[in-house]
Amino acid sequence: MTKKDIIRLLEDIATYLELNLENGFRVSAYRKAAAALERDQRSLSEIESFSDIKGIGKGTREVIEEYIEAGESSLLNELKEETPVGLTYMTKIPGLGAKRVAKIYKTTGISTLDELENFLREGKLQKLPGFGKKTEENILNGLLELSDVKRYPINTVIHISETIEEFLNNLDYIETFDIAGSARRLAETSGDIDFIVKTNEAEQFIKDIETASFFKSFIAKGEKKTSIMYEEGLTKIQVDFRLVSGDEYYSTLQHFTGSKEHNVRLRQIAKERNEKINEYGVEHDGEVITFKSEAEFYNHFDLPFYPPAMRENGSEIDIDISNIVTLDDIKGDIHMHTTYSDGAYNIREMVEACIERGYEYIVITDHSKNLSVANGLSDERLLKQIEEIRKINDEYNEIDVYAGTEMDILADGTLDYSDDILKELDYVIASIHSNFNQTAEEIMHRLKSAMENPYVRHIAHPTGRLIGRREGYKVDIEALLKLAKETNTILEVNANPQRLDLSSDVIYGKDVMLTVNTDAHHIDHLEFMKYGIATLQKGLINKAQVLNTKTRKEFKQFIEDGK
DNA sequence: GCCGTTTTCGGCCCGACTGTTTTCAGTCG
Repeated sequence: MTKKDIIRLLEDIATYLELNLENGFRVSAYRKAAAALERDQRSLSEIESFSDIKGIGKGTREVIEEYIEAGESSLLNELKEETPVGLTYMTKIPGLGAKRVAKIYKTTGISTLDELENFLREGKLQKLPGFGKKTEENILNGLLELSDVKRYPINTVIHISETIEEFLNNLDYIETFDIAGSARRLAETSGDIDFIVKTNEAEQFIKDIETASFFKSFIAKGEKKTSIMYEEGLTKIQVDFRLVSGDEYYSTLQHFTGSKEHNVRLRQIAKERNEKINEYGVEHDGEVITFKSEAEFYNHFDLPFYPPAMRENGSEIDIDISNIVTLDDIKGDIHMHTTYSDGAYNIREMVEACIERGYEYIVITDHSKNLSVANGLSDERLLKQIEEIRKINDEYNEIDVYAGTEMDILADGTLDYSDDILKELDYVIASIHSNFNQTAEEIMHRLKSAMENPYVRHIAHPTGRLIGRREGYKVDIEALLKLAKETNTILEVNANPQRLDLSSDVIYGKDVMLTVNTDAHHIDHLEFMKYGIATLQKGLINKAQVLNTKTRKEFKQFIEDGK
């Protein structure tokens, strides 16, 4: 039994209650309770009384306690008896919510997606009161597209938004625009993309967007909101454009950047002050206040500016964020590759690119000999590289260049270099690049033996996942975090947008030492640092927990002190 | 179902778009 199981239980109860047309506030009470549990940073065993959590009262506490003790919930069981499970799938269809599903079920008895599809194809839905031809058509289309609906990983979303930005830049009647929504918050995946567009020419914009190469179809065509389907190759995603013309711009941007939970929390705060927040501004005594920046908006409520990545479940508003790490705090990148292994630039080129970024130190960490596909370094080549790094380091006053490695942890847990070689290095990273299919025990054995090595300072991309493409190997996260503390080994948040590993979910609120690195194989990849920072910010990680916020002097000391 | 101290009852975040209505319900974000 985990916290996730309880969160799922509460959400399931909410869904079934909704289908039973229960009081909407009772429904949202269960949803709020689930969200409150999610926000709480404690593990299940650390929570003494569930009703101490704001949003969980006596009723929900009893439901949770019964579930933990009995392994099942009588409330959920009763609800499931009354309501076919197929109805919960129906609510996933775009355009079909709980109320319409309940209505269809009550009047026709239809309870599966197959039955619904036949009913729609036979044109019978439009004959029910409250439904029409158009609604029937939309629901059928939604049903057929249900399997198509997917979320795209952040690196795909970045590409799509750049394509759209290029198009918008060419429309001279657009005063300014910004990306909003989950893409602006640098979420791991996005289901749609939002833009805020400032212009007086909404009509013209609707005409022009239809001519874009990526335009597939209109989903909505309003003067304030126009939604289209974007299509390029196999990529198909909804893009919403919010059109504004006046001073409401930053309120609209803030509003549609979300997250929903972040905004709900803000509106609660506003309400306490007898104010009302909407996408046009803040209403105070019937007067609408607008802002010249998002910072000014937050300032109005005596709140700090929240970087978009941090605007998540709302708990960020109730904590002091002044110590949360930001991009400016990062003083160096300590995981990057050169032409010695599979990088595209040589040591000197990487050094100069990092100087340009204002870094005070870097570590060169090419692959080890086992990774032959990446031209991993033999003992001799590694020793030669160390020598070259020492020379280059002597040439540059503005930056410290350290000699490191990203060493493979082999399938049996042994390491790819002997301690005799490792002691020549300033910094050793260890990581898994092979035998991903091992059991959790085998994977943990490998990680443990690496972490216990006196030279291994950090574990790179600890789970090996690729967002939307590969699950990663079977890491016992709790055990990993515990081992990290016991062995004084640092865990990486790999900033490559295909990885983001560890993820923000894993590190959320955890008191553990981390390092954020780009794993750059190309000078352009150094730019990935912002995605890693976004991940740390979502995890509410303080700068003191992040190794590469250390100053040049502190980092030097850290190297000299050893493990 | 949860919350609170000017309230233990009466609130609970806000608005756009669509389609089916003839003033609004449902859905979505």
